[in-house]
Amino acid sequence: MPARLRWERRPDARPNEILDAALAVFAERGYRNTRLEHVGEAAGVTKGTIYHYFTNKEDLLLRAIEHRREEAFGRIDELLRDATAPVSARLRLLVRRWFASLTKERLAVVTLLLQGIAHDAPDAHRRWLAGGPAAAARVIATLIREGQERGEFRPDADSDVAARLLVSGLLQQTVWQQYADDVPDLAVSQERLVDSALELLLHSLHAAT
Amino acid sequence: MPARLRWERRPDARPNEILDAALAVFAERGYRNTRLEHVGEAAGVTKGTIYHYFTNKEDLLLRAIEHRREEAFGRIDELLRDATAPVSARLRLLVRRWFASLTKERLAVVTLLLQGIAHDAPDAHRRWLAGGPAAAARVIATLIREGQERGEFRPDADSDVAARLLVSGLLQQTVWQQYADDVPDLAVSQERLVDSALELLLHSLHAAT
Amino acid sequence: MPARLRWERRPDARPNEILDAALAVFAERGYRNTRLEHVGEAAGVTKGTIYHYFTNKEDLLLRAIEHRREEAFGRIDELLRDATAPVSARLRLLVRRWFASLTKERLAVVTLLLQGIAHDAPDAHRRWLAGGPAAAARVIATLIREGQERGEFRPDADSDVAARLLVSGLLQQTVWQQYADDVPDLAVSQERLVDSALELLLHSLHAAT
Amino acid sequence: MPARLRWERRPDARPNEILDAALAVFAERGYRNTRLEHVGEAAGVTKGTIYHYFTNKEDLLLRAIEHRREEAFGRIDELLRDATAPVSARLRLLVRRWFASLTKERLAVVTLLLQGIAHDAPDAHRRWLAGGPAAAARVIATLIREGQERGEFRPDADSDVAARLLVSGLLQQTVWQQYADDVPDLAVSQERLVDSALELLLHSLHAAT
DNA sequence: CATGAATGAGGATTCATTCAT
DNA sequence: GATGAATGAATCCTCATTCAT
Repeated sequence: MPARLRWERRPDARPNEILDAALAVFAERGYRNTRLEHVGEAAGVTKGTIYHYFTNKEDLLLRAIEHRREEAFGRIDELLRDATAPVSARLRLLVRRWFASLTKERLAVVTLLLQGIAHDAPDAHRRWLAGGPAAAARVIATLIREGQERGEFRPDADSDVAARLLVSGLLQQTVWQQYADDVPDLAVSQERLVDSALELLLHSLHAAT
Repeated sequence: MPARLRWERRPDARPNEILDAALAVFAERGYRNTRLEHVGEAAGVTKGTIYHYFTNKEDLLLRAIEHRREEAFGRIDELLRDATAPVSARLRLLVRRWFASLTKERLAVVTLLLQGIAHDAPDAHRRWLAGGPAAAARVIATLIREGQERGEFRPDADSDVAARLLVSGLLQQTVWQQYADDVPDLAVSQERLVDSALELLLHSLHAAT
Repeated sequence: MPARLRWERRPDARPNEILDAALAVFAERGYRNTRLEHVGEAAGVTKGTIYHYFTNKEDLLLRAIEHRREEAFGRIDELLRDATAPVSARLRLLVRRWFASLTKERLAVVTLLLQGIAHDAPDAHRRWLAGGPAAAARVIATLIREGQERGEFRPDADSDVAARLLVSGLLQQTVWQQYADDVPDLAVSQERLVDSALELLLHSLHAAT
Repeated sequence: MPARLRWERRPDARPNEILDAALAVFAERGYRNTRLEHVGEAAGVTKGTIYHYFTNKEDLLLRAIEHRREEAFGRIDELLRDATAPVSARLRLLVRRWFASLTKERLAVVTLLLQGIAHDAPDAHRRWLAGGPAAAARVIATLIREGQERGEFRPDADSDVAARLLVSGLLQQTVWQQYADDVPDLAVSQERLVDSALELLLHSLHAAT
């Protein structure tokens, strides 16, 4: 039996633990206001250890975002494939699942983080844009177009703009709910937000009879 | 022609020049990445002069935002009053004017700035939220309700969510257009964006015949 | 009749007003913590005006000290001359007058100021030392020696040390009374301080019978 | 012989080295005129290292004073206890040991430093007052009262004032000796100062026969 | 591997001093 | 003379990064 080791967890687990901690702390305090020390604390390691696994602070951010991408948008694609139901139903399912996939607080603070790094880590910001909201909007636009082809939706609706408005509107409103206590007339329950948004979208797309 | 002076004494003009420069530079580089020296350069004064007129960096930010608020949202209210036309027409007018009131680049970078200061200048951020997007959404929601009362719009539509989605969706898409070159499938012309968004909104609100 | 003048006091009065204000403010806040602006405010002029009359901040300090020297030690010499009474009586009179010549608060803060400028304005500090405490001690030592020559005091007492101890002890205790509220066991009434100090001194000098 | 290292890692020794260096440099140049860089140089580290161990400049000052308190006043109390000899002898011993416990230059510059921080670090100043001179005076006053109770000293002498005058007089004269070269009639040898002061004190307390 | 001591470039802020008006 | 706008050197403090242990 070997003597008690100084650290116990398998080294392989470390990077992921650090990434989880990093995303949480970055989201909580903002990228610039987070010291590597804070991340270390949250991950149960020290500053120095982070540099074993990551090149520098920006690399840590980049990889933390990458690591958690699926949390927000990861399983969207698969939702699309298995569907033969009416597009409106699949759309509903898609958006609901997406927003149910993580707590709204987490979605909010992470989105806030990613909005905020446009100047500090432009690469990460753009990558998030491309892989996150833009991808989500693309998926939804495709769905809408499918609905249009099937005659379920009116063909003259601007599917791209509709999809983007939905995605960015929902995302942004989720973010702003963080400030519902301080800013008057901001509060809406997440459920109402998603349901009403879907209802409005489907109405706006509905084929005139 | 007199020899170039070391500096000119222009007490009245300075503060506004500094505020203009500050907003431009903050928007360009982000709040944290802007040194007061940069603002000074852009305004044609030195660092020290800024402290002559403003308490500190955050005060400068706050006042710069205040100074330019109307650029983005200032004249929204007045558009509301003079109208007796159909609500749909007034809505169109309102949104188009609002988005035409400043170049989309300017709207985009300033919005980006304001989204980014949530952690660095929470007060300014909340004030912007309250006086900007939230106020805009409130105005639009009120208009929609008026349309509902008149029977122009269907009464069961969620006016609050509709208004917010429109505001945050349009704002966010304008911001993201900055990255249209780097992120595939992001580009939409500003005109198409506004027109399609309005069309979709009105469609979703339209009273079923 | 000329139009109302912008400023009314005779220009000749200005420098002295500034000097008075400067000493008060310097004493109140300390030399380094005083901005020229503070002095200006107290004197009813602006920063710039001070530079009309004084070369720079240190010059202002120097001249303010010079200006008020007599407040603390100025009339000591004359007290010495007119005396034919016993030395002990003249000593008492001298010390009492000296300490009565200004409020103890003023003496305290000015002394504190002067102790504090040793590193910031060494010249002023030394000049104060020479013209203030050292001069006072010299006068007292001379008096004591006169008493010794007359047989009023024991001849083997160290007149120089006695005089200095009295001067610096009284001065320092006056300064420290400022902190009587915060530091336990520090408070002594100024009267008791002077009386007891004199009593002790005379006792220590008294010729053994 | 190994090549010179960029830096050495000596976590245990550093803090005390920094404290020693800090007190020396502060005393030498005054608190305000000392940059942390100066302290760093003197301690053989860089600015940043100081912030590794101390919160800020004032904290460094506070702890440097605390660190060296005993150098000036630390062992006074113990001197008091072990004595059964005549009070006059113990008083002599006490004062001599106290003043012999550090070089007069060091006592002088440190005292000068502490007098000078009244406005810049009021807390440190008061703490020094309370733990230093006031404590010393209290001890001496207690001794004097003991002598009075034993009949060794005359009972009507003001023990508090006597003790304070001695302490502040000696301290101040030691400080002023720094300027003996520049200010005429100031120089007294430290030995003569202490001896004469004690002689005068004992004389002033002596019970009349 | 892990630690945290040590580094030093960077940035906000202060304020004595200058000088256009 | 008087003003106060403008300057810019000075200084405290932060924190990403390095590297001896």
